[in-house]
Amino acid sequence: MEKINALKGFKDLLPGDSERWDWLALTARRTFDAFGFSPIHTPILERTTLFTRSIGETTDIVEKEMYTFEDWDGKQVTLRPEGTASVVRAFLEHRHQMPVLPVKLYYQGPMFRHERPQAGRLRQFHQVGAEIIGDIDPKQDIELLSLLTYFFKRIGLDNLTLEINSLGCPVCRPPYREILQDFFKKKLTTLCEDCNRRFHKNPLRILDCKKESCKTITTDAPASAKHLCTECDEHFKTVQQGLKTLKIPYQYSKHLVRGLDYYTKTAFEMTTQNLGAQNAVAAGGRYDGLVEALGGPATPAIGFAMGMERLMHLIPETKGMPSTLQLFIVPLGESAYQTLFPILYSLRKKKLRSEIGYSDSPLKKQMKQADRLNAEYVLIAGDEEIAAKKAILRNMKTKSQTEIGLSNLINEILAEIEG
RNA sequence: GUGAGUGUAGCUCAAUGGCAGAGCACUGGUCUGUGGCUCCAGUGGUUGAGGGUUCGAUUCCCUUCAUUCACCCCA
Repeated sequence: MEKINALKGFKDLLPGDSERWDWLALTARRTFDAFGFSPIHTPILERTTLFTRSIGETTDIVEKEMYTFEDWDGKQVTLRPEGTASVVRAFLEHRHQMPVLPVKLYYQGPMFRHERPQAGRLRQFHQVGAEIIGDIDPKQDIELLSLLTYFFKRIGLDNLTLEINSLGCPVCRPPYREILQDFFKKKLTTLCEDCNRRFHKNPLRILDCKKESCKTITTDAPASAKHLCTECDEHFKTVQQGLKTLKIPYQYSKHLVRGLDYYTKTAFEMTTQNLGAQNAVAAGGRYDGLVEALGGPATPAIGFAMGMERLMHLIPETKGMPSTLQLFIVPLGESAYQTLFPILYSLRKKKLRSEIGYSDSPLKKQMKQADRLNAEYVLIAGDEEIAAKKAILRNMKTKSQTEIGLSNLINEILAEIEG
């Protein structure tokens, strides 16, 4: 029979990594909780139009990366490629059951994009994200950025760079876009092929081209933050002032842009040097127009998402270490097993991580298994011990052994191991 | 979608146009009811798959699949 493997870009998370993964998710939960965010879980499958309308018809995600198919009843459905659209949809659908504005929500779960896998990029990947819906005040931007910064500090990553920029709004972005196009118009012949394509589709994207030849040209390109309307300009200044007050280090990145169409005003990224080409660990920004675009009342909002797999590459191996086996029970013979198995059950109910060997295996073999499982203690009993109503408790590290009477075995073991 | 690299034992990797190897892991012995360490022995491969050149291909050529990295894009 032919072996069946996981699909390209879909990964199993095995013991060892799973514990770190859970630790990361739990730490996120606790941190977001402290900042006043509530959890939300939305479906993985949504109507396709939710994403075409929110992310943007002409983005790569919508054009060629979504897992879209026709449901049995003929509906066009899509595996979510990101989380914000679903959260906003759920907000609108249940807004009368939501607490007063602003609503602060966080989520975590799998996202799907059909891309060619590479370092830090999978087809099924996982994001943790947070959204603040219903307040245009820059105080919310500051709060969200403080949450982001603190979370990274809490998981032991303090060498990341917070880059911020302002992309403007429907008032000031179109004129800026024209200024930018004017700037690049004379330089089209020296820009790369991709940038020539970007010139028409999304000229802002030229600003973060990776080619050196383009980079030298873009150095002098006009910055969006220098062409903001009064409202956006004040907003951006207040955000920066707030970060300074909280002593949150950041870098103004005049050419930082966002890939999804719905972003406005504040845009930001957390980047690292240790992840290969995919250097963004978290990213987000304001999306004041999205709620309205999805059929709701005009409602400003801001949010971000972090890539779990990318975080996993960065956090120390020691975080969330798998718990060690505290006790391995060695029964020598069937009658010993019959006596010891109920004891194992009792110990497990007392939350002692414990295991039992095969009663028909020789002592040597069972000891070897205990050693391989990294057991801290081993409890040994054969016919002799059972007849004498006792068992041997061995400390695998110190090699010291004590005899324990069966009558009070459970308490004595717990005292020895946990005491 | 585009480009480059890599596919040999469970894992990490050698080698050669002429019998396919090592280390680790595994099994057993050394050590009959006491693990790790030592020493000894053993199991394990259609060299990713298919085709071509050749007396002979794991090696050279073509195709294909898988995988990695990069571009694109993005968390």
